[in-house]
Amino acid sequence: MTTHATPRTRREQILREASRLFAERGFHGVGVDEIGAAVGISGPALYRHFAGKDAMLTELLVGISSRLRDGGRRRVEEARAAGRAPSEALESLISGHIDFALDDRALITLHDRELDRLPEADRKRVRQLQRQYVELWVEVVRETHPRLPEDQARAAVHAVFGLLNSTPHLSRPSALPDRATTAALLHRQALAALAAAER
Amino acid sequence: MTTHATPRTRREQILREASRLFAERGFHGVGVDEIGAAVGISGPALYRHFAGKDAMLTELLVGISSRLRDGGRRRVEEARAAGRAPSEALESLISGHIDFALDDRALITLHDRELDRLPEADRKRVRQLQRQYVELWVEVVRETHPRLPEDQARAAVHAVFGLLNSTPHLSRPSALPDRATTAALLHRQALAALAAAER
DNA sequence: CACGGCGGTTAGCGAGCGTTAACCTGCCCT
DNA sequence: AGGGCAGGTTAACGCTCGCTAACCGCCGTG
Repeated sequence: MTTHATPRTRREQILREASRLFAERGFHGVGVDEIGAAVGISGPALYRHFAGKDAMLTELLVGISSRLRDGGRRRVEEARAAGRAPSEALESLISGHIDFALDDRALITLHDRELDRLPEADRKRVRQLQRQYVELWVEVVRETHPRLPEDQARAAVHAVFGLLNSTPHLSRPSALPDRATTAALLHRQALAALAAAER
Repeated sequence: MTTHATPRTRREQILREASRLFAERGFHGVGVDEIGAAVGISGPALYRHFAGKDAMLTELLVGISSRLRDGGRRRVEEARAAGRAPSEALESLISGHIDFALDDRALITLHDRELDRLPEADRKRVRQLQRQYVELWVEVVRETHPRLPEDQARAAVHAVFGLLNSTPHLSRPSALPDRATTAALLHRQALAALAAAER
């Protein structure tokens, strides 16, 4: 199940193009006229759909952070409800994150590059969502690797996020193996990196 | 041996502060007046030392890319000259990169965030240096893990860079364990992630 | 059939930015 | 003693950018 279908409303279309452009050239590097042009309207027409440029970035970042957290919670919940081992919950978290990283590359890029271009209030909200997502991982990692101290678990999780988010940053993604191969590779690496943290 | 001593010339002082500010708020998010203020002079005085704002970013990115590549080459060279196993060359590469990531956090951040704010010519130069550094790693990884296909080796190396570069991106680095612990942790994780790539 | 609002248009404003100009001061060197 | 240059200063320019204003056509509805 892909997380984002092709846009049906003009709003979604704008968000889609804005995320692409922001990821390519940075929030400050893209003008509103450019975003408008990308959807076939021009400049100020965007203000019929959004309060301003900031509002677009806010909506994108809150959206992806929420989806990451909620998706993670759901996966852990499901694994627990089915009585499966914590290690399976962890693998599910990894798979879910990989799907995100490979299918919503632009959003992942924004997510860890443009956070501090947000107005204070929104930034706090996004950071809270991100923190909850991290803590969810830390919880599950500590269940599967009980000898790992909490601060190291958190650092290890951050490192694995860096690993999983590496491919969207590639300037020439065509150099990658096909999707399935890349996904499997990242999965193996993430799992091993977390296991190695404990030693 | 740290890579960058405390600045003695005004030029170095400016570069130091500029890198800090660029890393914190992004290249477009920092004004020249602000950079000037950070070193106690104001605005246009910077033009006595640099051709422009772009030139500062260029010098920072070319500098760090060169140092990464040259340091990597030196380490591999040394290991080979001493007749040590490829696995030791790999571990030396990992250690060197970790030193960079932990000691020059701001530069590492710029290095993979602000590359495309560079004028075309400089960007090409930096990308070439980065590519050479990556290929150096890929070479060594393929010696230590011969069954790993080249494209997957390259993807695995990129992923490990993401892992190693994760800590500089942390907004609150105080949450990390102490330096030695963090370095050891990252080293274990990177090594394991590369080994797991082969399977 | 009028009409209201949705979603566009172009013109233009005001702020902030990088950069240049013009000027000044102290130090080194002969 | 004097002159030049290194390294500052402030003023100002011009451009870009986000955003607002003013206007307009289409379409669904009472």
